[in-house]
Amino acid sequence: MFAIERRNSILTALKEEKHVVVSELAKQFEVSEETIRRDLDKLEKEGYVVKTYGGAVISEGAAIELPYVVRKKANVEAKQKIAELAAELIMDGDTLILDASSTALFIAQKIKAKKDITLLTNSLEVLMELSDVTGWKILSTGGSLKERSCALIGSQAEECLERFHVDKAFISCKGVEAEHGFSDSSDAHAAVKRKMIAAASQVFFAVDSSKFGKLSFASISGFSGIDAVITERCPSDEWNRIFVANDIECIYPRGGENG
Amino acid sequence: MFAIERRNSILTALKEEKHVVVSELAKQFEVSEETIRRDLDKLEKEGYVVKTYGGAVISEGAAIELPYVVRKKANVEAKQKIAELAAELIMDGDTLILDASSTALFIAQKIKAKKDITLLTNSLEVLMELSDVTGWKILSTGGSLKERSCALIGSQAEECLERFHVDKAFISCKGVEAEHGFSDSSDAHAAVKRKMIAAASQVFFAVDSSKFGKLSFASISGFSGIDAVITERCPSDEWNRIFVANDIECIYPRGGENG
DNA sequence: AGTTTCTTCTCTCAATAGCAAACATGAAAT
DNA sequence: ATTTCATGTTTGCTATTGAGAGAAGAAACT
Repeated sequence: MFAIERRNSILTALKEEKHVVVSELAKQFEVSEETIRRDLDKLEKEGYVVKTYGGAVISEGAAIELPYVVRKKANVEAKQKIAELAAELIMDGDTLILDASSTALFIAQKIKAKKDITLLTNSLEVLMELSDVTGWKILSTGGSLKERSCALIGSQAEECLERFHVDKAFISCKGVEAEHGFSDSSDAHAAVKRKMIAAASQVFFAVDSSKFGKLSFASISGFSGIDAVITERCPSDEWNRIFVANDIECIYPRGGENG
Repeated sequence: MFAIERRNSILTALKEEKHVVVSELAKQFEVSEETIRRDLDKLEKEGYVVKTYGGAVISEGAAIELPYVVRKKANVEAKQKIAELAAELIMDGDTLILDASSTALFIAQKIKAKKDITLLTNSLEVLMELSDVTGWKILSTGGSLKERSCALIGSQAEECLERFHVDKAFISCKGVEAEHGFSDSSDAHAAVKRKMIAAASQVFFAVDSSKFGKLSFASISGFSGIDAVITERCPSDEWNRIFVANDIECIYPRGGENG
Protein backbone atom coordinates (compact mmCIF):
# COMPACT_ATOMS: atom_id res chain seq x y z
CA MET A 1 0.00 0.00 0.00
CA PHE A 2 1.31 3.40 -0.99
CA ALA A 3 1.45 6.29 1.42
CA ILE A 4 -1.06 8.12 -0.69
CA GLU A 5 -3.48 5.23 -0.42
CA ARG A 6 -3.00 5.01 3.30
CA ARG A 7 -3.80 8.67 3.71
CA ASN A 8 -6.81 8.22 1.54
CA SER A 9 -7.97 5.36 3.73
CA ILE A 10 -7.53 7.51 6.79
CA LEU A 11 -9.73 10.13 5.21
CA THR A 12 -12.35 7.57 4.34
CA ALA A 13 -12.31 6.26 7.88
CA LEU A 14 -12.64 9.80 9.15
CA LYS A 15 -15.68 10.41 7.01
CA GLU A 16 -17.44 7.54 8.70
CA GLU A 17 -15.97 7.48 12.17
CA LYS A 18 -15.62 11.22 12.74
CA HIS A 19 -12.42 10.58 14.65
CA VAL A 20 -9.43 8.29 14.36
CA VAL A 21 -6.78 7.16 16.83
CA VAL A 22 -3.09 7.16 16.00
CA SER A 23 -2.31 3.87 17.69
CA GLU A 24 -5.17 2.05 16.01
CA LEU A 25 -4.28 3.35 12.60
CA ALA A 26 -0.69 2.27 13.14
CA LYS A 27 -1.80 -1.27 13.90
CA GLN A 28 -4.33 -1.34 11.10
CA PHE A 29 -1.88 -0.25 8.43
CA GLU A 30 1.10 -2.00 10.01
CA VAL A 31 3.26 1.07 10.12
CA SER A 32 4.78 2.97 12.99
CA GLU A 33 2.83 5.59 14.86
CA GLU A 34 5.30 8.12 13.63
CA THR A 35 4.24 7.45 10.09
CA ILE A 36 0.62 7.90 11.00
CA ARG A 37 1.44 11.18 12.72
CA ARG A 38 3.19 12.36 9.61
CA ASP A 39 0.16 11.38 7.56
CA LEU A 40 -2.08 13.36 9.84
CA ASP A 41 0.32 16.30 9.69
CA LYS A 42 0.05 16.28 5.96
CA LEU A 43 -3.70 15.97 5.96
CA GLU A 44 -3.92 18.77 8.48
CA LYS A 45 -1.77 21.05 6.36
CA GLU A 46 -4.08 20.34 3.47
CA GLY A 47 -7.04 21.25 5.61
CA TYR A 48 -8.80 17.92 5.75
CA VAL A 49 -8.35 17.00 9.40
CA VAL A 50 -7.63 18.61 12.73
CA LYS A 51 -5.08 16.79 14.85
CA THR A 52 -5.88 16.17 18.47
CA TYR A 53 -4.02 14.52 21.28
CA GLY A 54 -3.96 10.83 20.33
CA GLY A 55 -5.56 11.13 16.95
CA ALA A 56 -7.48 13.46 14.68
CA VAL A 57 -11.00 14.55 13.86
CA ILE A 58 -12.52 15.50 10.59
CA SER A 59 -12.13 19.14 9.77
CA GLU A 60 -15.43 21.00 9.83
CA GLY A 61 -15.97 22.53 6.48
CA ALA A 62 -13.46 20.13 5.04
CA ALA A 63 -13.72 20.04 1.33
CA ILE A 64 -14.15 16.31 1.23
CA GLU A 65 -17.81 15.70 0.88
CA LEU A 66 -19.20 18.94 -0.44
CA PRO A 67 -16.39 21.00 -1.79
CA TYR A 68 -18.50 23.71 -3.31
CA VAL A 69 -21.57 23.94 -1.19
CA VAL A 70 -22.37 25.55 2.05
CA ARG A 71 -23.35 22.94 4.55
CA LYS A 72 -26.73 23.32 6.04
CA LYS A 73 -26.67 23.13 9.76
CA ALA A 74 -30.38 23.32 10.47
CA ASN A 75 -31.64 20.35 12.46
CA VAL A 76 -28.75 18.15 11.55
CA GLU A 77 -29.34 15.77 14.41
CA ALA A 78 -32.97 15.23 13.54
CA LYS A 79 -32.14 14.73 9.90
CA GLN A 80 -29.41 12.24 10.76
CA LYS A 81 -31.81 10.19 12.83
CA ILE A 82 -34.38 10.28 10.08
CA ALA A 83 -31.76 9.25 7.57
CA GLU A 84 -30.77 6.29 9.74
CA LEU A 85 -34.34 5.09 9.89
CA ALA A 86 -34.68 5.51 6.15
CA ALA A 87 -31.48 3.57 5.56
CA GLU A 88 -32.89 0.67 7.53
CA LEU A 89 -35.84 0.55 5.17
CA ILE A 90 -33.62 0.23 2.14
CA MET A 91 -32.59 -3.27 1.07
CA ASP A 92 -29.98 -4.58 -1.32
CA GLY A 93 -31.43 -4.57 -4.81
CA ASP A 94 -33.98 -1.80 -4.19
CA THR A 95 -34.84 0.84 -6.73
CA LEU A 96 -35.12 4.27 -5.15
CA ILE A 97 -35.91 7.91 -5.65
CA LEU A 98 -34.27 10.54 -3.47
CA ASP A 99 -35.27 14.18 -3.68
CA ALA A 100 -33.04 17.23 -3.42
CA SER A 101 -33.04 17.77 0.32
CA SER A 102 -30.39 17.64 2.96
CA THR A 103 -32.12 14.62 4.48
CA ALA A 104 -31.77 12.87 1.14
CA LEU A 105 -28.07 13.61 1.21
CA PHE A 106 -27.77 12.06 4.66
CA ILE A 107 -29.67 9.00 3.46
CA ALA A 108 -27.31 8.69 0.52
CA GLN A 109 -24.33 8.78 2.86
CA LYS A 110 -25.78 6.02 4.99
CA ILE A 111 -26.64 3.54 2.25
CA LYS A 112 -23.37 3.53 0.39
CA ALA A 113 -22.55 0.05 1.64
CA LYS A 114 -25.69 -1.49 0.14
CA LYS A 115 -25.49 -3.57 -2.98
CA ASP A 116 -27.13 -3.41 -6.35
CA ILE A 117 -29.13 -0.25 -5.77
CA THR A 118 -30.81 1.62 -8.59
CA LEU A 119 -31.28 5.24 -7.69
CA LEU A 120 -32.91 8.21 -9.38
CA THR A 121 -32.50 11.69 -7.99
CA ASN A 122 -32.75 15.35 -8.88
CA SER A 123 -30.13 16.33 -6.32
CA LEU A 124 -26.64 17.24 -7.46
CA GLU A 125 -25.39 16.72 -3.94
CA VAL A 126 -26.71 13.17 -3.78
CA LEU A 127 -25.12 12.44 -7.15
CA MET A 128 -21.77 13.82 -6.03
CA GLU A 129 -21.96 11.90 -2.80
CA LEU A 130 -22.58 8.67 -4.67
CA SER A 131 -20.17 9.26 -7.50
CA ASP A 132 -17.67 6.88 -5.90
CA VAL A 133 -19.90 3.88 -5.26
CA THR A 134 -19.57 0.99 -7.65
CA GLY A 135 -22.05 -1.56 -8.85
CA TRP A 136 -25.07 0.73 -8.60
CA LYS A 137 -27.15 2.22 -11.34
CA ILE A 138 -27.44 5.91 -10.62
CA LEU A 139 -29.62 8.18 -12.69
CA SER A 140 -30.03 11.92 -12.72
CA THR A 141 -33.35 13.39 -13.76
CA GLY A 142 -31.73 16.30 -15.50
CA GLY A 143 -33.54 19.62 -15.56
CA SER A 144 -32.94 23.24 -14.67
CA LEU A 145 -30.53 24.02 -11.91
CA LYS A 146 -32.40 26.08 -9.36
CA GLU A 147 -30.47 29.18 -8.41
CA ARG A 148 -28.35 28.90 -5.29
CA SER A 149 -29.26 25.28 -4.77
CA CYS A 150 -28.24 21.89 -5.99
CA ALA A 151 -31.64 20.81 -7.18
CA LEU A 152 -32.70 20.01 -10.71
CA ILE A 153 -36.27 21.06 -11.41
CA GLY A 154 -38.60 22.04 -14.21
CA SER A 155 -40.38 20.24 -16.99
CA GLN A 156 -37.39 18.14 -17.96
CA ALA A 157 -37.03 16.75 -14.46
CA GLU A 158 -40.75 16.09 -14.29
CA GLU A 159 -40.89 14.36 -17.64
CA CYS A 160 -38.00 12.18 -16.68
CA LEU A 161 -39.79 11.07 -13.53
CA GLU A 162 -42.78 10.03 -15.63
CA ARG A 163 -40.62 7.53 -17.46
CA PHE A 164 -39.41 5.53 -14.46
CA HIS A 165 -40.89 3.52 -11.68
CA VAL A 166 -39.20 2.63 -8.41
CA ASP A 167 -39.85 0.66 -5.24
CA LYS A 168 -39.41 3.43 -2.72
CA ALA A 169 -39.26 7.20 -2.77
CA PHE A 170 -37.89 9.28 0.10
CA ILE A 171 -39.14 12.84 -0.01
CA SER A 172 -38.96 15.71 2.39
CA CYS A 173 -41.01 18.86 2.67
CA LYS A 174 -41.23 22.19 4.43
CA GLY A 175 -44.44 21.50 6.29
CA VAL A 176 -47.12 18.93 7.05
CA GLU A 177 -50.54 20.00 8.22
CA ALA A 178 -53.66 18.08 9.19
CA GLU A 179 -55.97 19.61 6.65
CA HIS A 180 -53.74 20.20 3.62
CA GLY A 181 -51.11 17.49 3.92
CA PHE A 182 -47.54 18.02 2.75
CA SER A 183 -46.36 21.36 1.38
CA ASP A 184 -43.19 23.01 0.15
CA SER A 185 -42.01 26.57 -0.29
CA SER A 186 -41.48 26.34 -4.01
CA ASP A 187 -44.00 25.38 -6.61
CA ALA A 188 -41.33 23.97 -8.88
CA HIS A 189 -40.07 21.67 -6.14
CA ALA A 190 -43.59 20.63 -5.25
CA ALA A 191 -44.31 19.71 -8.84
CA VAL A 192 -41.24 17.50 -9.02
CA LYS A 193 -42.15 15.83 -5.76
CA ARG A 194 -45.65 15.04 -7.01
CA LYS A 195 -44.06 13.20 -9.91
CA MET A 196 -41.80 11.35 -7.51
CA ILE A 197 -44.82 10.22 -5.52
CA ALA A 198 -46.49 8.98 -8.68
CA ALA A 199 -43.36 7.10 -9.71
CA ALA A 200 -42.92 5.08 -6.52
CA SER A 201 -44.67 2.04 -5.12
CA GLN A 202 -43.96 3.14 -1.58
CA VAL A 203 -43.65 6.77 -0.58
CA PHE A 204 -41.86 7.84 2.60
CA PHE A 205 -41.98 11.44 3.75
CA ALA A 206 -39.02 12.55 5.83
CA VAL A 207 -40.33 15.24 8.14
CA ASP A 208 -38.55 16.44 11.25
CA SER A 209 -40.81 17.41 14.09
CA SER A 210 -40.29 21.15 13.63
CA LYS A 211 -42.37 20.91 10.48
CA PHE A 212 -45.45 19.38 12.05
CA GLY A 213 -48.43 21.72 11.83
CA LYS A 214 -46.69 23.99 9.32
CA LEU A 215 -48.35 24.89 6.06
CA SER A 216 -46.08 26.16 3.32
CA PHE A 217 -46.85 27.91 0.05
CA ALA A 218 -47.04 25.09 -2.45
CA SER A 219 -49.04 21.97 -1.76
CA ILE A 220 -47.32 18.72 -2.65
CA SER A 221 -49.85 16.10 -1.73
CA GLY A 222 -52.56 15.16 0.69
CA PHE A 223 -52.16 12.11 2.91
CA SER A 224 -53.66 9.71 0.45
CA GLY A 225 -51.09 7.65 -1.37
CA ILE A 226 -48.36 8.29 1.19
CA ASP A 227 -47.18 5.17 2.98
CA ALA A 228 -45.21 6.47 5.91
CA VAL A 229 -43.78 9.51 7.62
CA ILE A 230 -40.29 9.25 9.08
CA THR A 231 -39.49 11.61 11.92
CA GLU A 232 -36.89 11.86 14.63
CA ARG A 233 -39.05 11.36 17.71
CA CYS A 234 -42.43 10.04 18.69
CA PRO A 235 -45.00 12.64 17.67
CA SER A 236 -47.82 13.91 19.88
CA ASP A 237 -50.99 11.89 20.41
CA GLU A 238 -52.78 14.32 18.18
CA TRP A 239 -50.45 13.64 15.31
CA ASN A 240 -50.51 9.93 15.93
CA ARG A 241 -54.28 10.09 15.59
CA ILE A 242 -53.98 12.02 12.35
CA PHE A 243 -51.58 9.44 10.94
CA VAL A 244 -53.75 6.53 11.99
CA ALA A 245 -56.84 8.22 10.55
CA ASN A 246 -55.07 8.64 7.23
CA ASP A 247 -53.58 5.17 7.20
CA ILE A 248 -50.02 6.48 7.37
CA GLU A 249 -47.37 4.62 9.27
CA CYS A 250 -45.24 6.83 11.48
CA ILE A 251 -41.64 5.71 11.80
CA TYR A 252 -39.48 7.09 14.60
CA PRO A 253 -36.59 5.78 16.72
CA ARG A 254 -37.68 3.12 19.19
CA GLY A 255 -36.23 3.15 22.68
CA GLY A 256 -33.41 0.84 23.73
CA GLU A 257 -30.64 1.84 21.40
CA ASN A 258 -28.45 4.80 22.02
CA GLY A 259 -29.15 7.74 19.75
CA MET B 1 6.15 -5.50 -27.27
CA PHE B 2 5.85 -1.88 -28.28
CA ALA B 3 5.95 0.93 -25.78
CA ILE B 4 2.36 1.84 -26.47
CA GLU B 5 1.24 -1.72 -25.82
CA ARG B 6 3.09 -1.73 -22.56
CA ARG B 7 1.42 1.49 -21.51
CA ASN B 8 -1.95 0.12 -22.42
CA SER B 9 -1.19 -2.95 -20.34
CA ILE B 10 -0.27 -0.73 -17.43
CA LEU B 11 -3.55 1.09 -17.77
CA THR B 12 -5.49 -2.15 -17.90
CA ALA B 13 -3.69 -3.39 -14.82
CA LEU B 14 -4.42 -0.13 -13.07
CA LYS B 15 -8.10 -0.38 -13.76
CA GLU B 16 -8.24 -3.75 -12.06
CA GLU B 17 -5.63 -3.46 -9.37
CA LYS B 18 -6.17 0.18 -8.48
CA HIS B 19 -2.45 0.57 -8.01
CA VAL B 20 0.74 -0.60 -9.66
CA VAL B 21 4.30 -0.82 -8.43
CA VAL B 22 7.22 0.34 -10.52
CA SER B 23 9.49 -2.53 -9.62
CA GLU B 24 6.88 -5.17 -10.35
CA LEU B 25 6.00 -3.67 -13.69
CA ALA B 26 9.68 -3.57 -14.59
CA LYS B 27 10.01 -7.28 -13.90
CA GLN B 28 6.76 -8.14 -15.59
CA PHE B 29 7.59 -6.34 -18.81
CA GLU B 30 11.31 -7.08 -18.62
CA VAL B 31 12.36 -3.47 -18.95
CA SER B 32 14.19 -1.18 -16.60
CA GLU B 33 12.43 0.69 -13.85
CA GLU B 34 13.37 3.91 -15.56
CA THR B 35 11.34 2.91 -18.57
CA ILE B 36 8.36 2.19 -16.39
CA ARG B 37 8.77 5.55 -14.72
CA ARG B 38 8.81 7.23 -18.08
CA ASP B 39 5.66 5.34 -19.01
CA LEU B 40 3.99 6.52 -15.84
CA ASP B 41 5.20 10.06 -16.50
CA LYS B 42 3.53 9.96 -19.83
CA LEU B 43 0.34 8.47 -18.51
CA GLU B 44 0.25 11.07 -15.80
CA LYS B 45 0.67 13.92 -18.26
CA GLU B 46 -2.19 12.47 -20.22
CA GLY B 47 -4.26 12.39 -17.07
CA TYR B 48 -4.75 8.66 -16.71
CA VAL B 49 -2.75 8.03 -13.56
CA VAL B 50 -1.39 9.80 -10.55
CA LYS B 51 2.20 8.92 -9.77
CA THR B 52 3.17 8.25 -6.21
CA TYR B 53 6.31 7.17 -4.46
CA GLY B 54 6.94 3.63 -5.64
CA GLY B 55 4.26 3.39 -8.26
CA ALA B 56 1.02 4.97 -9.37
CA VAL B 57 -2.73 4.87 -8.78
CA ILE B 58 -5.58 5.40 -11.18
CA SER B 59 -6.59 8.92 -11.89
CA GLU B 60 -10.02 8.33 -13.34
CA GLY B 61 -12.26 9.48 -10.55
CA ALA B 62 -9.21 10.25 -8.52
CA ALA B 63 -10.97 13.36 -7.32
CA ILE B 64 -13.20 11.12 -5.30
CA GLU B 65 -10.88 8.37 -4.29
CA LEU B 66 -8.02 10.69 -3.64
CA PRO B 67 -9.63 13.99 -2.84
CA TYR B 68 -6.48 15.67 -1.73
CA VAL B 69 -4.49 14.67 -4.73
CA VAL B 70 -4.17 17.39 -7.25
CA ARG B 71 -6.09 15.38 -9.71
CA LYS B 72 -6.06 18.15 -12.19
CA LYS B 73 -2.31 17.96 -11.91
CA ALA B 74 -2.34 16.49 -15.36
CA ASN B 75 -1.60 19.27 -17.76
CA VAL B 76 -3.27 21.88 -15.61
CA GLU B 77 -1.35 24.66 -17.20
CA ALA B 78 -2.35 23.66 -20.67
CA LYS B 79 -5.97 23.22 -19.66
CA GLN B 80 -6.03 26.59 -17.92
CA LYS B 81 -4.69 28.30 -20.99
CA ILE B 82 -7.23 26.55 -23.16
CA ALA B 83 -9.99 27.52 -20.76
CA GLU B 84 -8.92 31.15 -20.91
CA LEU B 85 -9.08 31.13 -24.67
CA ALA B 86 -12.49 29.50 -24.54
CA ALA B 87 -13.73 32.06 -22.05
CA GLU B 88 -12.75 34.84 -24.45
CA LEU B 89 -14.96 33.28 -27.07
CA ILE B 90 -18.00 33.33 -24.82
CA MET B 91 -20.14 36.47 -24.84
CA ASP B 92 -22.89 37.70 -22.58
CA GLY B 93 -26.15 36.17 -23.69
CA ASP B 94 -24.62 33.08 -25.28
CA THR B 95 -26.16 29.65 -25.10
CA LEU B 96 -23.56 26.98 -24.44
CA ILE B 97 -22.85 23.32 -24.05
CA LEU B 98 -19.98 22.14 -21.87
CA ASP B 99 -18.99 18.51 -21.70
CA ALA B 100 -17.82 16.54 -18.68
CA SER B 101 -14.10 17.21 -18.79
CA SER B 102 -11.71 18.98 -16.52
CA THR B 103 -11.20 21.61 -19.20
CA ALA B 104 -14.94 22.26 -19.13
CA LEU B 105 -14.72 22.76 -15.40
CA PHE B 106 -11.95 25.31 -15.87
CA ILE B 107 -14.01 27.09 -18.50
CA ALA B 108 -16.97 27.21 -16.12
CA GLN B 109 -14.78 28.78 -13.46
CA LYS B 110 -13.61 31.46 -15.84
CA ILE B 111 -16.98 32.57 -17.20
CA LYS B 112 -18.84 33.02 -13.95
CA ALA B 113 -18.79 36.80 -14.34
CA LYS B 114 -20.60 36.74 -17.65
CA LYS B 115 -24.26 37.71 -17.88
CA ASP B 116 -27.35 35.99 -19.14
CA ILE B 117 -25.74 32.72 -20.08
CA THR B 118 -27.77 29.65 -20.90
CA LEU B 119 -25.74 26.54 -20.32
CA LEU B 120 -26.38 22.84 -20.84
CA THR B 121 -23.95 20.25 -19.49
CA ASN B 122 -23.61 16.62 -18.57
CA SER B 123 -20.96 17.34 -15.95
CA LEU B 124 -21.86 17.25 -12.29
CA GLU B 125 -18.73 19.20 -11.49
CA VAL B 126 -19.65 22.01 -13.84
CA LEU B 127 -23.14 22.14 -12.33
CA MET B 128 -21.75 22.25 -8.81
CA GLU B 129 -19.26 24.91 -9.77
CA LEU B 130 -22.02 27.05 -11.20
CA SER B 131 -24.59 26.40 -8.51
CA ASP B 132 -23.90 29.81 -7.00
CA VAL B 133 -24.18 32.01 -10.06
CA THR B 134 -27.36 33.99 -10.50
CA GLY B 135 -29.24 35.14 -13.54
CA TRP B 136 -28.21 32.22 -15.71
CA LYS B 137 -30.29 29.40 -17.05
CA ILE B 138 -28.42 26.22 -16.26
CA LEU B 139 -29.62 22.87 -17.49
CA SER B 140 -28.46 19.36 -16.75
CA THR B 141 -28.85 16.68 -19.38
CA GLY B 142 -29.68 14.03 -16.85
CA GLY B 143 -28.63 10.46 -17.54
CA SER B 144 -26.67 7.68 -15.94
CA LEU B 145 -23.87 8.57 -13.61
CA LYS B 146 -20.74 6.92 -14.92
CA GLU B 147 -18.96 5.03 -12.19
CA ARG B 148 -16.14 6.87 -10.51
CA SER B 149 -16.73 10.00 -12.49
CA CYS B 150 -18.94 13.03 -12.48
CA ALA B 151 -20.32 12.58 -15.96
CA LEU B 152 -23.90 11.87 -16.97
CA ILE B 153 -24.11 9.60 -19.98
CA GLY B 154 -26.39 7.14 -21.68
CA SER B 155 -29.57 7.34 -23.72
CA GLN B 156 -31.25 9.84 -21.47
CA ALA B 157 -28.38 12.29 -21.79
CA GLU B 158 -28.29 11.76 -25.53
CA GLU B 159 -32.02 12.25 -25.95
CA CYS B 160 -31.90 15.42 -23.94
CA LEU B 161 -29.22 16.82 -26.20
CA GLU B 162 -31.45 16.18 -29.20
CA ARG B 163 -34.04 18.53 -27.77
CA PHE B 164 -31.89 21.63 -27.42
CA HIS B 165 -29.84 23.83 -29.66
CA VAL B 166 -27.07 26.19 -28.57
CA ASP B 167 -24.66 28.71 -30.05
CA LYS B 168 -21.41 27.15 -28.96
CA ALA B 169 -20.26 23.79 -27.67
CA PHE B 170 -16.91 23.24 -25.97
CA ILE B 171 -15.86 19.64 -26.08
CA SER B 172 -12.65 17.86 -25.21
CA CYS B 173 -11.32 14.49 -26.22
CA LYS B 174 -8.56 12.01 -25.56
CA GLY B 175 -6.97 12.17 -28.96
CA VAL B 176 -7.02 13.86 -32.34
CA GLU B 177 -5.48 12.17 -35.31
CA ALA B 178 -5.07 13.23 -38.94
CA GLU B 179 -6.93 10.34 -40.47
CA HIS B 180 -9.66 9.56 -37.94
CA GLY B 181 -10.32 12.93 -36.30
CA PHE B 182 -11.36 13.19 -32.67
CA SER B 183 -11.59 10.17 -30.41
CA ASP B 184 -12.29 9.31 -26.80
CA SER B 185 -11.58 6.37 -24.54
CA SER B 186 -15.20 5.57 -23.86
CA ASP B 187 -17.90 4.81 -26.34
CA ALA B 188 -20.61 6.21 -24.07
CA HIS B 189 -18.79 9.51 -23.79
CA ALA B 190 -18.17 9.63 -27.49
CA ALA B 191 -21.88 9.11 -28.20
CA VAL B 192 -22.83 12.00 -25.94
CA LYS B 193 -20.24 14.22 -27.57
CA ARG B 194 -21.59 13.44 -31.01
CA LYS B 195 -24.98 14.70 -29.87
CA MET B 196 -23.35 17.80 -28.46
CA ILE B 197 -21.76 18.49 -31.82
CA ALA B 198 -25.11 18.11 -33.54
CA ALA B 199 -26.76 20.45 -31.05
CA ALA B 200 -24.41 23.39 -31.49
CA SER B 201 -24.01 26.00 -34.20
CA GLN B 202 -20.32 26.32 -33.45
CA VAL B 203 -18.23 23.48 -32.14
CA PHE B 204 -14.92 24.05 -30.38
CA PHE B 205 -12.67 21.16 -29.50
CA ALA B 206 -10.40 21.75 -26.53
CA VAL B 207 -7.31 19.64 -27.16
CA ASP B 208 -4.04 20.09 -25.38
CA SER B 209 -0.97 19.40 -27.44
CA SER B 210 -0.21 16.07 -25.78
CA LYS B 211 -3.26 14.67 -27.55
CA PHE B 212 -2.19 15.52 -31.06
CA GLY B 213 -1.56 12.43 -33.10
CA LYS B 214 -3.27 10.18 -30.59
CA LEU B 215 -6.00 7.80 -31.61
CA SER B 216 -8.20 6.56 -28.80
CA PHE B 217 -10.71 3.74 -28.71
CA ALA B 218 -13.98 5.42 -29.59
CA SER B 219 -14.29 7.78 -32.51
CA ILE B 220 -16.23 10.96 -31.81
CA SER B 221 -16.15 12.80 -35.08
CA GLY B 222 -14.10 13.55 -38.16
CA PHE B 223 -12.99 17.08 -38.87
CA SER B 224 -16.06 18.01 -40.84
CA GLY B 225 -18.51 20.09 -38.86
CA ILE B 226 -15.94 21.18 -36.30
CA ASP B 227 -15.30 24.90 -36.28
CA ALA B 228 -12.14 25.25 -34.24
CA VAL B 229 -9.58 23.51 -32.11
CA ILE B 230 -8.36 25.30 -29.01
CA THR B 231 -4.93 24.31 -27.79
CA GLU B 232 -2.33 25.75 -25.47
CA ARG B 233 0.46 26.48 -27.93
CA CYS B 234 1.04 26.87 -31.63
CA PRO B 235 0.96 23.41 -33.16
CA SER B 236 3.52 22.06 -35.60
CA ASP B 237 3.47 23.02 -39.25
CA GLU B 238 2.18 19.60 -40.03
CA TRP B 239 -0.84 20.07 -37.79
CA ASN B 240 -1.43 23.57 -39.08
CA ARG B 241 -1.60 22.12 -42.55
CA ILE B 242 -4.06 19.50 -41.39
CA PHE B 243 -6.28 22.14 -39.82
CA VAL B 244 -6.16 24.37 -42.87
CA ALA B 245 -6.91 21.45 -45.13
CA ASN B 246 -9.96 20.60 -43.04
CA ASP B 247 -11.14 24.19 -42.69
CA ILE B 248 -10.66 24.18 -38.94
CA GLU B 249 -9.49 27.27 -37.14
CA CYS B 250 -6.74 26.64 -34.64
CA ILE B 251 -6.88 28.87 -31.60
CA TYR B 252 -3.86 29.20 -29.38
CA PRO B 253 -2.40 31.92 -27.13
CA ARG B 254 -1.13 35.18 -28.65
CA GLY B 255 -3.13 36.25 -31.65
CA GLY B 256 -4.97 33.10 -32.53
CA GLU B 257 -8.47 34.52 -32.17
CA ASN B 258 -8.85 35.89 -35.62
CA GLY B 259 -6.78 33.20 -37.26
C1' DA C 1 -3.14 21.67 45.07
C1' DG C 2 1.29 18.69 44.01
C1' DT C 3 3.29 14.56 42.47
C1' DT C 4 3.77 10.52 39.96
C1' DT C 5 2.93 7.74 36.01
C1' DC C 6 1.68 6.77 31.62
C1' DT C 7 0.80 8.17 27.10
C1' DT C 8 1.56 10.85 23.26
C1' DC C 9 4.10 14.33 20.76
C1' DT C 10 8.11 16.43 18.52
C1' DC C 11 12.52 16.35 16.96
C1' DT C 12 16.65 14.48 15.12
C1' DC C 13 19.27 10.81 12.99
C1' DA C 14 20.10 7.10 9.98
C1' DA C 15 18.84 3.51 6.63
C1' DT C 16 16.56 2.24 2.74
C1' DA C 17 14.22 2.71 -1.43
C1' DG C 18 12.87 5.37 -5.06
C1' DC C 19 13.59 9.22 -8.13
C1' DA C 20 15.26 12.58 -11.84
C1' DA C 21 18.75 14.25 -14.86
C1' DA C 22 22.40 13.48 -17.91
C1' DC C 23 24.40 10.74 -21.05
C1' DA C 24 24.97 6.62 -24.15
C1' DT C 25 23.23 3.15 -27.33
C1' DG C 26 20.85 1.25 -31.00
C1' DA C 27 16.97 0.98 -34.03
C1' DA C 28 13.72 3.11 -36.99
C1' DA C 29 12.25 6.93 -39.62
C1' DT C 30 13.33 10.83 -42.79
C1' DA D 1 23.61 10.99 -43.12
C1' DT D 2 20.86 12.82 -39.79
C1' DT D 3 17.17 12.94 -36.72
C1' DT D 4 14.03 10.96 -33.60
C1' DC D 5 12.62 7.83 -30.34
C1' DA D 6 12.72 4.23 -26.86
C1' DT D 7 15.62 2.34 -23.72
C1' DG D 8 19.33 1.43 -20.37
C1' DT D 9 22.98 3.07 -17.10
C1' DT D 10 25.14 5.96 -13.97
C1' DT D 11 25.12 9.33 -10.43
C1' DG D 12 23.74 12.23 -6.99
C1' DC D 13 19.42 13.67 -4.67
C1' DT D 14 14.97 13.07 -2.23
C1' DA D 15 11.07 10.75 0.05
C1' DT D 16 9.58 7.62 3.28
C1' DT D 17 10.06 5.25 7.24
C1' DG D 18 11.38 3.70 11.95
C1' DA D 19 14.02 4.34 16.28
C1' DG D 20 15.22 6.81 20.24
C1' DA D 21 15.42 10.77 23.51
C1' DG D 22 13.41 14.31 25.68
C1' DA D 23 9.25 17.43 26.12
C1' DA D 24 4.49 17.97 26.78
C1' DG D 25 -0.12 16.44 27.89
C1' DA D 26 -3.49 13.58 30.44
C1' DA D 27 -4.84 10.97 34.27
C1' DA D 28 -4.54 8.98 38.71
C1' DC D 29 -3.07 9.25 43.15
C1' DT D 30 -1.77 11.28 47.76
